[in-house]
Amino acid sequence: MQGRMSWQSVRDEALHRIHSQIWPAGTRIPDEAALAAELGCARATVNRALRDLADAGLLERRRRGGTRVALTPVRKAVFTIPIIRQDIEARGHTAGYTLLDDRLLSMSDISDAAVPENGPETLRRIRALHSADDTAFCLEDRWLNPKIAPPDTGFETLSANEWLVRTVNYAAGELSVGAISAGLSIARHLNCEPGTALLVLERTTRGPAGGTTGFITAVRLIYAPGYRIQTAL
Amino acid sequence: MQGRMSWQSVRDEALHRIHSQIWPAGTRIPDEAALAAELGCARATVNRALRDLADAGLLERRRRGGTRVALTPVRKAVFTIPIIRQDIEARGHTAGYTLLDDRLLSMSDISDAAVPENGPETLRRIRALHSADDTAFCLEDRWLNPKIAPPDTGFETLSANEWLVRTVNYAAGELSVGAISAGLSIARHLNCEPGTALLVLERTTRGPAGGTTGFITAVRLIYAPGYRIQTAL
DNA sequence: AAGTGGTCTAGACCACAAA
DNA sequence: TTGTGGTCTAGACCACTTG
Repeated sequence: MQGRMSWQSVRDEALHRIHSQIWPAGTRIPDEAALAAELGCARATVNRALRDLADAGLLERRRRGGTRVALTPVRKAVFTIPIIRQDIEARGHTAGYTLLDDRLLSMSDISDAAVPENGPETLRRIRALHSADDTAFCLEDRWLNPKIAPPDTGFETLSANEWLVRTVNYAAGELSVGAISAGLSIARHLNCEPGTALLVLERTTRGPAGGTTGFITAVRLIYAPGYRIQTAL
Repeated sequence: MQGRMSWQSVRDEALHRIHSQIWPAGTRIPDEAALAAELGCARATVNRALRDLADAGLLERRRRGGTRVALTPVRKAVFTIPIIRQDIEARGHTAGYTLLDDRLLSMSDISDAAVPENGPETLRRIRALHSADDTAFCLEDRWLNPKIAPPDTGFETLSANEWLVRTVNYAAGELSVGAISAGLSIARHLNCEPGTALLVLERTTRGPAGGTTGFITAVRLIYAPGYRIQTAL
Protein backbone atom coordinates (compact mmCIF):
# COMPACT_ATOMS: atom_id res chain seq x y z
CA MET A 1 0.00 0.00 0.00
CA GLN A 2 2.65 2.47 -0.99
CA GLY A 3 2.68 5.28 -3.48
CA ARG A 4 -0.46 6.79 -4.85
CA MET A 5 -3.49 5.84 -2.84
CA SER A 6 -6.70 7.27 -4.14
CA TRP A 7 -9.37 8.12 -1.64
CA GLN A 8 -11.58 5.65 -3.45
CA SER A 9 -9.16 2.84 -2.78
CA VAL A 10 -9.01 3.80 0.85
CA ARG A 11 -12.80 3.78 0.89
CA ASP A 12 -12.87 0.36 -0.74
CA GLU A 13 -10.40 -0.99 1.77
CA ALA A 14 -12.50 0.31 4.62
CA LEU A 15 -15.57 -1.14 2.97
CA HIS A 16 -13.84 -4.50 2.73
CA ARG A 17 -13.00 -4.42 6.40
CA ILE A 18 -16.58 -3.67 7.26
CA HIS A 19 -17.91 -6.46 5.08
CA SER A 20 -15.42 -9.00 6.34
CA GLN A 21 -16.15 -8.08 9.91
CA ILE A 22 -12.57 -7.07 10.46
CA TRP A 23 -14.32 -4.00 11.75
CA PRO A 24 -17.50 -5.45 13.24
CA ALA A 25 -20.65 -3.38 13.42
CA GLY A 26 -20.67 -1.02 16.35
CA THR A 27 -16.96 -1.09 17.00
CA ARG A 28 -14.64 1.82 16.86
CA ILE A 29 -12.12 1.86 14.06
CA PRO A 30 -8.59 3.29 14.16
CA ASP A 31 -8.38 7.04 13.93
CA GLU A 32 -7.48 8.85 10.77
CA ALA A 33 -3.84 9.35 11.65
CA ALA A 34 -3.35 5.67 12.34
CA LEU A 35 -5.03 4.61 9.12
CA ALA A 36 -3.05 7.13 7.14
CA ALA A 37 0.15 5.73 8.57
CA GLU A 38 -0.92 2.14 7.97
CA LEU A 39 -2.05 2.74 4.41
CA GLY A 40 0.75 5.09 3.59
CA CYS A 41 -1.23 8.12 2.58
CA ALA A 42 -2.08 11.54 3.90
CA ARG A 43 -4.68 11.96 6.60
CA ALA A 44 -6.75 14.13 4.28
CA THR A 45 -7.10 11.18 1.96
CA VAL A 46 -8.35 8.96 4.75
CA ASN A 47 -10.68 11.74 5.81
CA ARG A 48 -12.21 12.00 2.38
CA ALA A 49 -12.73 8.25 2.21
CA LEU A 50 -14.28 7.90 5.64
CA ARG A 51 -16.44 10.98 5.14
CA ASP A 52 -17.78 9.37 2.02
CA LEU A 53 -18.69 6.21 3.90
CA ALA A 54 -20.26 8.28 6.65
CA ASP A 55 -22.34 10.12 4.06
CA ALA A 56 -23.40 6.75 2.74
CA GLY A 57 -24.53 5.81 6.23
CA LEU A 58 -22.02 3.04 6.90
CA LEU A 59 -19.94 4.90 9.44
CA GLU A 60 -20.75 7.28 12.24
CA ARG A 61 -18.18 9.91 13.03
CA ARG A 62 -17.88 12.22 15.99
CA ARG A 63 -15.21 14.59 17.05
CA ARG A 64 -13.28 13.21 19.90
CA GLY A 65 -15.55 10.17 19.89
CA GLY A 66 -13.87 8.59 16.90
CA THR A 67 -15.41 6.65 14.04
CA ARG A 68 -17.67 3.66 14.48
CA VAL A 69 -19.19 1.16 12.10
CA ALA A 70 -22.89 1.92 12.00
CA LEU A 71 -25.03 -0.61 13.83
CA THR A 72 -27.77 -0.06 11.31
CA PRO A 73 -26.40 0.63 7.86
CA VAL A 74 -28.88 2.74 5.99
CA ARG A 75 -29.36 2.74 2.26
CA LYS A 76 -29.68 6.13 0.74
CA ALA A 77 -30.98 6.99 -2.68
CA VAL A 78 -30.62 10.34 -4.29
CA PHE A 79 -33.51 11.08 -6.45
CA THR A 80 -33.73 14.08 -8.64
CA ILE A 81 -36.94 16.00 -8.85
CA PRO A 82 -37.14 17.14 -12.43
CA ILE A 83 -38.99 20.13 -13.71
CA ILE A 84 -42.13 18.54 -15.04
CA ARG A 85 -41.71 19.94 -18.50
CA GLN A 86 -38.25 18.45 -18.77
CA ASP A 87 -39.48 15.20 -17.39
CA ILE A 88 -42.00 15.07 -20.20
CA GLU A 89 -39.55 16.13 -22.87
CA ALA A 90 -36.97 13.62 -21.66
CA ARG A 91 -39.54 10.95 -22.43
CA GLY A 92 -39.74 12.18 -25.99
CA HIS A 93 -43.06 13.97 -25.75
CA THR A 94 -44.15 17.52 -26.29
CA ALA A 95 -44.94 19.23 -23.03
CA GLY A 96 -48.17 21.14 -22.62
CA TYR A 97 -49.38 23.25 -19.73
CA THR A 98 -52.85 24.51 -18.93
CA LEU A 99 -53.64 26.81 -16.04
CA LEU A 100 -56.90 25.63 -14.50
CA ASP A 101 -57.33 27.95 -11.58
CA ASP A 102 -55.46 30.82 -9.92
CA ARG A 103 -56.87 32.74 -7.00
CA LEU A 104 -56.07 34.27 -3.65
CA LEU A 105 -57.64 32.70 -0.59
CA SER A 106 -57.52 33.80 3.00
CA MET A 107 -56.27 31.29 5.52
CA SER A 108 -59.63 31.06 7.24
CA ASP A 109 -61.21 29.63 4.10
CA ILE A 110 -58.57 26.98 3.70
CA SER A 111 -58.75 23.48 5.03
CA ASP A 112 -55.87 21.58 3.58
CA ALA A 113 -53.42 19.67 5.67
CA ALA A 114 -50.61 20.63 3.32
CA VAL A 115 -50.84 24.27 4.36
CA PRO A 116 -48.88 25.30 7.45
CA GLU A 117 -50.48 27.18 10.31
CA ASN A 118 -47.81 29.78 10.81
CA GLY A 119 -47.87 30.91 7.22
CA PRO A 120 -49.05 34.19 5.70
CA GLU A 121 -52.61 35.54 6.02
CA THR A 122 -53.55 34.85 2.45
CA LEU A 123 -52.36 32.24 0.04
CA ARG A 124 -52.39 31.97 -3.69
CA ARG A 125 -53.75 28.73 -5.02
CA ILE A 126 -52.84 27.52 -8.45
CA ARG A 127 -54.10 24.46 -10.18
CA ALA A 128 -52.74 23.37 -13.51
CA LEU A 129 -52.59 20.41 -15.81
CA HIS A 130 -49.40 19.21 -17.44
CA SER A 131 -49.74 17.17 -20.58
CA ALA A 132 -47.48 15.08 -22.79
CA ASP A 133 -48.42 15.03 -26.45
CA ASP A 134 -51.95 16.14 -25.54
CA THR A 135 -52.27 13.31 -23.06
CA ALA A 136 -52.79 14.27 -19.43
CA PHE A 137 -49.56 13.76 -17.52
CA CYS A 138 -49.84 15.39 -14.12
CA LEU A 139 -52.18 17.50 -12.12
CA GLU A 140 -50.56 20.27 -10.10
CA ASP A 141 -52.23 21.74 -7.04
CA ARG A 142 -50.12 24.43 -5.47
CA TRP A 143 -50.25 26.85 -2.55
CA LEU A 144 -47.98 29.85 -2.84
CA ASN A 145 -46.93 32.56 -0.44
CA PRO A 146 -48.09 35.71 -2.28
CA LYS A 147 -45.15 37.65 -0.90
CA ILE A 148 -42.81 35.41 -2.80
CA ALA A 149 -44.78 35.29 -6.02
CA PRO A 150 -46.70 38.57 -6.43
CA PRO A 151 -49.97 38.34 -8.38
CA ASP A 152 -48.32 39.78 -11.46
CA THR A 153 -46.28 36.66 -11.85
CA GLY A 154 -48.18 35.12 -14.71
CA PHE A 155 -48.46 31.38 -14.60
CA GLU A 156 -50.68 31.20 -17.66
CA THR A 157 -47.91 29.74 -19.73
CA LEU A 158 -45.01 29.22 -17.35
CA SER A 159 -45.35 26.41 -14.89
CA ALA A 160 -45.08 27.54 -11.30
CA ASN A 161 -42.96 24.48 -10.86
CA GLU A 162 -40.48 25.82 -13.34
CA TRP A 163 -40.60 29.36 -11.99
CA LEU A 164 -39.83 28.16 -8.51
CA VAL A 165 -36.89 26.02 -9.34
CA ARG A 166 -35.28 28.94 -11.11
CA THR A 167 -36.05 31.43 -8.38
CA VAL A 168 -35.70 29.90 -4.98
CA ASN A 169 -33.00 27.35 -4.86
CA TYR A 170 -31.36 25.79 -1.87
CA ALA A 171 -34.48 26.06 0.21
CA ALA A 172 -35.48 23.67 2.95
CA GLY A 173 -38.58 21.55 2.95
CA GLU A 174 -40.12 18.14 3.03
CA LEU A 175 -41.11 15.71 0.36
CA SER A 176 -43.49 12.84 0.60
CA VAL A 177 -44.76 10.26 -1.82
CA GLY A 178 -47.96 8.30 -1.57
CA ALA A 179 -50.74 6.69 -3.56
CA ILE A 180 -54.38 7.66 -3.92
CA SER A 181 -57.42 6.47 -5.75
CA ALA A 182 -58.60 8.83 -8.44
CA GLY A 183 -61.74 10.71 -7.45
CA LEU A 184 -64.26 11.85 -10.04
CA SER A 185 -62.72 15.24 -10.62
CA ILE A 186 -59.18 13.95 -10.81
CA ALA A 187 -60.21 11.09 -13.05
CA ARG A 188 -61.80 13.54 -15.45
CA HIS A 189 -58.70 15.74 -15.63
CA LEU A 190 -56.32 12.84 -16.02
CA ASN A 191 -58.65 10.99 -18.36
CA CYS A 192 -58.72 7.76 -16.40
CA GLU A 193 -61.26 5.61 -14.63
CA PRO A 194 -62.35 6.73 -11.16
CA GLY A 195 -60.65 4.55 -8.61
CA THR A 196 -57.43 4.16 -10.57
CA ALA A 197 -54.33 4.11 -8.38
CA LEU A 198 -52.26 7.24 -8.85
CA LEU A 199 -48.90 8.30 -7.56
CA VAL A 200 -48.91 11.51 -5.54
CA LEU A 201 -45.92 13.64 -4.68
CA GLU A 202 -46.26 16.36 -2.07
CA ARG A 203 -43.63 18.93 -1.40
CA THR A 204 -43.40 21.80 1.05
CA THR A 205 -40.76 24.46 0.59
CA ARG A 206 -39.57 26.91 3.21
CA GLY A 207 -36.88 29.56 3.08
CA PRO A 208 -33.33 28.47 3.85
CA ALA A 209 -32.72 27.68 7.50
CA GLY A 210 -30.76 30.85 8.09
CA GLY A 211 -33.00 33.10 6.01
CA THR A 212 -35.92 35.32 6.91
CA THR A 213 -38.50 33.90 4.54
CA GLY A 214 -40.84 31.36 6.01
CA PHE A 215 -43.34 29.35 4.02
CA ILE A 216 -42.78 29.52 0.29
CA THR A 217 -44.94 26.91 -1.32
CA ALA A 218 -46.65 23.57 -0.95
CA VAL A 219 -47.51 21.49 -3.95
CA ARG A 220 -49.34 18.27 -4.63
CA LEU A 221 -48.55 16.57 -7.89
CA ILE A 222 -50.93 13.86 -8.97
CA TYR A 223 -49.54 11.82 -11.81
CA ALA A 224 -51.40 10.00 -14.53
CA PRO A 225 -51.70 6.20 -14.24
CA GLY A 226 -48.51 4.27 -14.77
CA TYR A 227 -46.16 7.06 -13.80
CA ARG A 228 -43.12 5.89 -11.85
CA ILE A 229 -40.39 7.72 -10.06
CA GLN A 230 -37.08 6.19 -10.99
CA THR A 231 -33.55 6.59 -9.79
CA ALA A 232 -30.21 4.87 -9.75
CA LEU A 233 -28.75 3.76 -6.46
CA MET B 1 -12.53 38.49 2.10
CA GLN B 2 -9.26 37.88 3.85
CA GLY B 3 -8.21 35.39 6.48
CA ARG B 4 -10.19 32.27 7.17
CA MET B 5 -12.64 31.47 4.45
CA SER B 6 -14.64 28.37 5.09
CA TRP B 7 -15.70 26.32 2.11
CA GLN B 8 -19.28 26.95 3.19
CA SER B 9 -18.82 30.68 2.87
CA VAL B 10 -17.32 30.25 -0.56
CA ARG B 11 -20.30 28.10 -1.47
CA ASP B 12 -22.69 30.74 -0.16
CA GLU B 13 -20.94 33.45 -2.11
CA ALA B 14 -21.19 31.40 -5.28
CA LEU B 15 -24.82 30.70 -4.51
CA HIS B 16 -25.44 34.40 -4.15
CA ARG B 17 -23.88 35.11 -7.49
CA ILE B 18 -26.05 32.51 -9.10
CA HIS B 19 -29.22 33.84 -7.53
CA SER B 20 -28.42 37.44 -8.34
CA GLN B 21 -27.61 36.53 -11.92
CA ILE B 22 -24.09 37.79 -11.52
CA TRP B 23 -23.40 34.40 -12.95
CA PRO B 24 -26.38 33.89 -15.27
CA ALA B 25 -27.62 30.41 -16.04
CA GLY B 26 -25.60 28.68 -18.70
CA THR B 27 -22.56 30.89 -18.44
CA ARG B 28 -19.11 29.80 -17.54
CA ILE B 29 -17.77 30.99 -14.23
CA PRO B 30 -14.14 31.86 -13.41
CA ASP B 31 -11.91 28.89 -12.86
CA GLU B 32 -10.90 27.70 -9.44
CA ALA B 33 -7.56 29.43 -9.41
CA ALA B 34 -9.11 32.79 -10.26
CA LEU B 35 -11.78 32.46 -7.59
CA ALA B 36 -9.24 31.38 -5.02
CA ALA B 37 -7.20 34.47 -5.78
CA GLU B 38 -10.22 36.74 -5.71
CA LEU B 39 -11.60 35.37 -2.47
CA GLY B 40 -8.25 34.98 -0.85
CA CYS B 41 -8.30 31.30 -0.10
CA ALA B 42 -6.71 28.11 -1.32
CA ARG B 43 -7.89 26.48 -4.50
CA ALA B 44 -8.81 23.35 -2.58
CA THR B 45 -11.33 25.39 -0.62
CA VAL B 46 -12.93 26.69 -3.78
CA ASN B 47 -12.92 23.18 -5.14
CA ARG B 48 -14.78 21.84 -2.14
CA ALA B 49 -17.38 24.60 -2.39
CA LEU B 50 -18.00 24.24 -6.10
CA ARG B 51 -18.05 20.48 -5.88
CA ASP B 52 -20.77 20.79 -3.29
CA LEU B 53 -22.86 22.99 -5.58
CA ALA B 54 -22.25 20.61 -8.45
CA ASP B 55 -23.45 17.72 -6.29
CA ALA B 56 -26.53 19.77 -5.54
CA GLY B 57 -27.14 20.15 -9.25
CA LEU B 58 -26.58 23.90 -9.53
CA LEU B 59 -23.29 23.74 -11.36
CA GLU B 60 -21.91 21.52 -14.06
CA ARG B 61 -18.20 20.89 -14.03
CA ARG B 62 -15.97 19.36 -16.65
CA ARG B 63 -12.26 19.05 -16.86
CA ARG B 64 -10.88 21.44 -19.35
CA GLY B 65 -14.43 22.62 -20.04
CA GLY B 66 -14.67 24.67 -16.89
CA THR B 67 -17.63 25.21 -14.61
CA ARG B 68 -21.02 26.41 -15.79
CA VAL B 69 -24.19 27.42 -14.05
CA ALA B 70 -26.68 24.68 -14.79
CA LEU B 71 -29.32 25.68 -17.30
CA THR B 72 -31.76 23.47 -15.54
CA PRO B 73 -31.14 23.45 -11.84
CA VAL B 74 -32.29 20.11 -10.58
CA ARG B 75 -33.69 19.54 -7.17
CA LYS B 76 -32.29 16.49 -5.50
CA ALA B 77 -33.71 14.74 -2.52
CA VAL B 78 -31.81 12.16 -0.58
CA PHE B 79 -34.11 9.62 0.75
CA THR B 80 -33.06 6.91 3.06
CA ILE B 81 -34.35 3.44 2.52
CA PRO B 82 -34.83 2.05 5.96
CA ILE B 83 -34.78 -1.55 6.92
CA ILE B 84 -38.46 -2.31 7.13
CA ARG B 85 -38.26 -3.51 10.69
CA GLN B 86 -36.64 -0.28 11.78
CA ASP B 87 -39.16 1.71 9.82
CA ILE B 88 -41.90 0.01 11.79
CA GLU B 89 -40.18 0.37 15.12
CA ALA B 90 -39.42 4.03 14.46
CA ARG B 91 -43.16 4.52 14.21
CA GLY B 92 -43.57 3.08 17.66
CA HIS B 93 -44.90 -0.31 16.68
CA THR B 94 -43.72 -3.83 17.19
CA ALA B 95 -42.39 -5.34 14.02
CA GLY B 96 -43.53 -8.75 12.89
CA TYR B 97 -42.35 -10.88 9.99
CA THR B 98 -43.97 -13.88 8.37
CA LEU B 99 -42.39 -15.89 5.60
CA LEU B 100 -45.11 -16.76 3.11
CA ASP B 101 -43.20 -18.55 0.41
CA ASP B 102 -39.64 -19.54 -0.39
CA ARG B 103 -38.72 -21.62 -3.41
CA LEU B 104 -36.28 -22.02 -6.24
CA LEU B 105 -37.54 -21.40 -9.75
CA SER B 106 -35.80 -21.80 -13.05
CA MET B 107 -35.69 -18.81 -15.33
CA SER B 108 -37.88 -20.48 -17.95
CA ASP B 109 -40.80 -20.59 -15.51
CA ILE B 110 -40.53 -16.96 -14.64
CA SER B 111 -42.39 -14.15 -16.29
CA ASP B 112 -41.77 -11.08 -14.25
CA ALA B 113 -40.47 -7.88 -15.73
CA ALA B 114 -38.47 -7.21 -12.60
CA VAL B 115 -36.17 -10.13 -13.34
CA PRO B 116 -33.23 -9.44 -15.64
CA GLU B 117 -32.52 -11.58 -18.66
CA ASN B 118 -28.81 -12.00 -18.17
CA GLY B 119 -29.17 -13.30 -14.63
CA PRO B 120 -28.48 -16.74 -13.23
CA GLU B 121 -30.24 -19.91 -14.39
CA THR B 122 -32.36 -20.31 -11.33
CA LEU B 123 -33.71 -17.79 -8.92
CA ARG B 124 -34.92 -17.98 -5.38
CA ARG B 125 -38.25 -16.36 -4.80
CA ILE B 126 -39.26 -15.21 -1.36
CA ARG B 127 -42.52 -13.70 -0.34
CA ALA B 128 -43.08 -12.36 3.12
CA LEU B 129 -45.38 -10.15 5.10
CA HIS B 130 -44.17 -7.44 7.43
CA SER B 131 -46.53 -6.35 10.13
CA ALA B 132 -46.71 -3.57 12.69
CA ASP B 133 -48.47 -4.46 15.93
CA ASP B 134 -50.19 -7.35 14.17
CA THR B 135 -51.44 -5.05 11.43
CA ALA B 136 -50.24 -5.75 7.92
CA PHE B 137 -47.59 -3.23 6.95
CA CYS B 138 -45.87 -4.33 3.80
CA LEU B 139 -45.80 -7.24 1.41
CA GLU B 140 -42.36 -8.25 0.19
CA ASP B 141 -41.89 -10.10 -3.07
CA ARG B 142 -38.24 -10.80 -3.72
CA TRP B 143 -36.09 -12.52 -6.32
CA LEU B 144 -32.66 -13.57 -5.15
CA ASN B 145 -29.57 -14.83 -6.88
CA PRO B 146 -29.05 -18.21 -5.17
CA LYS B 147 -25.30 -17.86 -5.49
CA ILE B 148 -25.43 -14.85 -3.21
CA ALA B 149 -27.86 -16.29 -0.72
CA PRO B 150 -27.43 -20.05 -0.57
CA PRO B 151 -30.57 -22.01 0.33
CA ASP B 152 -29.32 -22.53 3.84
CA THR B 153 -29.78 -18.87 4.55
CA GLY B 154 -32.94 -19.08 6.59
CA PHE B 155 -35.36 -16.28 6.09
CA GLU B 156 -37.99 -17.76 8.37
CA THR B 157 -37.34 -15.14 11.00
CA LEU B 158 -34.82 -12.77 9.47
CA SER B 159 -36.09 -10.48 6.78
CA ALA B 160 -34.21 -10.84 3.54
CA ASN B 161 -34.32 -7.08 3.43
CA GLU B 162 -32.34 -6.94 6.62
CA TRP B 163 -29.94 -9.66 5.63
CA LEU B 164 -29.14 -7.90 2.40
CA VAL B 165 -28.45 -4.53 3.85
CA ARG B 166 -25.98 -6.09 6.25
CA THR B 167 -24.32 -8.25 3.65
CA VAL B 168 -24.06 -6.53 0.34
CA ASN B 169 -23.60 -2.86 0.79
CA TYR B 170 -22.44 -0.35 -1.72
CA ALA B 171 -24.02 -2.17 -4.58
CA ALA B 172 -25.42 -0.55 -7.68
CA GLY B 173 -29.00 -0.73 -8.79
CA GLU B 174 -32.19 1.04 -9.60
CA LEU B 175 -35.13 2.09 -7.55
CA SER B 176 -38.58 2.97 -8.71
CA VAL B 177 -41.77 3.99 -7.01
CA GLY B 178 -45.25 3.64 -8.34
CA ALA B 179 -48.87 3.05 -7.40
CA ILE B 180 -51.09 0.04 -7.97
CA SER B 181 -54.59 -1.04 -7.20
CA ALA B 182 -54.81 -3.88 -4.74
CA GLY B 183 -55.74 -7.15 -6.39
CA LEU B 184 -57.64 -9.83 -4.51
CA SER B 185 -54.61 -11.65 -3.20
CA ILE B 186 -52.81 -8.50 -2.14
CA ALA B 187 -55.93 -7.08 -0.56
CA ARG B 188 -56.29 -10.21 1.50
CA HIS B 189 -52.74 -10.11 2.78
CA LEU B 190 -52.80 -6.41 3.53
CA ASN B 191 -56.31 -6.60 4.94
CA CYS B 192 -57.76 -3.88 2.74
CA GLU B 193 -60.46 -3.55 0.11
CA PRO B 194 -59.62 -4.75 -3.39
CA GLY B 195 -58.96 -1.73 -5.57
CA THR B 196 -57.35 0.32 -2.83
CA ALA B 197 -54.45 2.46 -4.06
CA LEU B 198 -51.14 1.17 -2.72
CA LEU B 199 -47.62 2.48 -2.89
CA VAL B 200 -45.14 0.14 -4.52
CA LEU B 201 -41.39 0.32 -4.29
CA GLU B 202 -39.27 -1.76 -6.63
CA ARG B 203 -35.57 -2.16 -6.30
CA THR B 204 -33.01 -4.02 -8.32
CA THR B 205 -29.57 -4.60 -6.90
CA ARG B 206 -26.49 -5.57 -8.83
CA GLY B 207 -22.91 -6.06 -7.73
CA PRO B 208 -20.67 -3.02 -7.55
CA ALA B 209 -19.70 -1.62 -10.91
CA GLY B 210 -16.15 -2.90 -10.68
CA GLY B 211 -17.06 -6.24 -9.14
CA THR B 212 -17.65 -9.65 -10.65
CA THR B 213 -21.06 -10.33 -9.20
CA GLY B 214 -23.99 -9.57 -11.46
CA PHE B 215 -27.60 -9.68 -10.44
CA ILE B 216 -28.09 -9.86 -6.70
CA THR B 217 -31.73 -9.25 -6.01
CA ALA B 218 -34.92 -7.60 -7.14
CA VAL B 219 -37.64 -6.77 -4.72
CA ARG B 220 -41.14 -5.39 -4.88
CA LEU B 221 -42.47 -3.89 -1.69
CA ILE B 222 -46.20 -3.28 -1.60
CA TYR B 223 -47.17 -1.11 1.32
CA ALA B 224 -50.43 -1.05 3.22
CA PRO B 225 -52.85 1.79 2.49
CA GLY B 226 -51.79 5.21 3.71
CA TYR B 227 -48.08 4.52 3.72
CA ARG B 228 -45.99 7.46 2.60
CA ILE B 229 -42.34 7.83 1.83
CA GLN B 230 -41.07 10.97 3.51
CA THR B 231 -37.84 12.88 3.38
CA ALA B 232 -36.37 16.29 4.11
CA LEU B 233 -35.03 18.34 1.26
C1' DA C 1 -1.26 20.97 -27.12
C1' DA C 2 -2.91 23.11 -23.32
C1' DG C 3 -6.41 24.57 -19.97
C1' DT C 4 -9.22 23.15 -16.21
C1' DG C 5 -10.96 20.29 -12.68
C1' DG C 6 -9.60 16.10 -9.60
C1' DT C 7 -6.83 14.71 -6.22
C1' DC C 8 -2.70 13.87 -3.10
C1' DT C 9 0.56 15.59 0.36
C1' DA C 10 2.46 17.47 4.61
C1' DG C 11 1.63 20.44 7.99
C1' DA C 12 -1.16 23.30 10.81
C1' DC C 13 -4.91 25.07 13.64
C1' DC C 14 -9.48 24.75 15.33
C1' DA C 15 -13.98 22.83 17.31
C1' DC C 16 -16.20 19.67 19.67
C1' DA C 17 -17.17 16.21 22.97
C1' DA C 18 -15.65 12.61 25.97
C1' DA C 19 -12.92 11.42 29.93
C1' DT D 1 -8.10 18.56 29.72
C1' DT D 2 -7.17 16.11 25.68
C1' DG D 3 -8.06 13.13 21.75
C1' DT D 4 -10.32 13.00 17.38
C1' DG D 5 -12.48 14.67 13.36
C1' DG D 6 -13.11 19.07 10.38
C1' DT D 7 -10.97 22.08 7.65
C1' DC D 8 -7.51 25.34 5.49
C1' DT D 9 -3.15 26.08 3.00
C1' DA D 10 0.42 25.94 -0.54
C1' DG D 11 2.25 23.25 -3.79
C1' DA D 12 2.32 19.54 -6.95
C1' DC D 13 1.02 16.13 -10.40
C1' DC D 14 -2.41 13.90 -13.04
C1' DA D 15 -6.62 13.08 -16.16
C1' DC D 16 -9.79 14.43 -19.09
C1' DT D 17 -11.38 17.14 -23.05
C1' DT D 18 -11.75 20.61 -25.86
C1' DG D 19 -9.89 23.67 -29.39
